[in-house]
Amino acid sequence: MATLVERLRSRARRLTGPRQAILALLRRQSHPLTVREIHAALADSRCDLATIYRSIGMLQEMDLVKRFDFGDGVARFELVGACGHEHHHHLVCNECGKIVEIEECFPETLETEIARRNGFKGVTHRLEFFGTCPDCQ
Amino acid sequence: MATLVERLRSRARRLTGPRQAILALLRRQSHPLTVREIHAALADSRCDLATIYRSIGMLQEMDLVKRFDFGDGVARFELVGACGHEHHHHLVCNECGKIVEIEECFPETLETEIARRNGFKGVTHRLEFFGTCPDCQ
DNA sequence: CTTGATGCAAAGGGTTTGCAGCATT
DNA sequence: AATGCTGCAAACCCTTTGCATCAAG
Repeated sequence: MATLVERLRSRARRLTGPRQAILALLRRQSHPLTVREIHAALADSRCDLATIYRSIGMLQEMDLVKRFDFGDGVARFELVGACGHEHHHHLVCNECGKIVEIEECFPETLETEIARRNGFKGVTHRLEFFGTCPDCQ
Repeated sequence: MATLVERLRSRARRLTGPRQAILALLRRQSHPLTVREIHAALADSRCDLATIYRSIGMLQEMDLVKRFDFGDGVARFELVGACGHEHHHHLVCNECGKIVEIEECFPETLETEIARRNGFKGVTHRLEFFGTCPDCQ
């Protein structure tokens, strides 16, 4: 949290009420949240949707928050680097939307090879799994 | 094409001008197209956007077309099973949007293990790579 | 002729932006 | 006091839907 304030200050950004609320919420969340979910969870904070979009955007630029897309047209966001939340992927239930965190990752040597063969630099990947969860089978 | 007509007929669907045009366009495309790109390419066919959305939706239900999401909020579509286009992934340039088809896939044994460990059935994955292409470096 | 498909326009849902007032620094 | 931030409302973009008309079968 201390380094966070510094990071904000170094960019001439202010640590405001809404931003603290959003960060505090994301910190205690283990799954990615949509902007609407954040808004609902912050109902008592009376925080505007636009403010959440702007804050999330700023946090993304600062690499404090990562965006995930599950193909339903709604962006989801997770805090980066909190409680062991490094690079990871998800397993999503097609029926109920349940989300499970997955540690397995695409083989690094294979990714390096793909980048090399095509002459691309700084290659990363988005990877999500979909299926039917035990409760929905 | 013959089997396609049968597939359509079996569902009491009609093979209309717009549908033929969309399929013909997708057949000669090696990269996924957005609805807007399809619309632009079919400018002379005077095909409405709504019609393209409806046709694409139907083709998806029939598993003739597959949808891809590159995280920019726009859906992209590719014909399935045409010209060797089986299950595959993409490498997308973050700068210019160039798309390269990738054959490498997530290891099946690992996916099976993920499904088993979490009790999920019918697990599939979405996987796309992002980086900077040679021209944009 | 019957029923599905199209075009047009309007509505929907997520996200972005302009602007005046407000609050952090 | 200065400037970044907020709320509100309007605008945007992609996508979906209602409805009267048209055309494939």
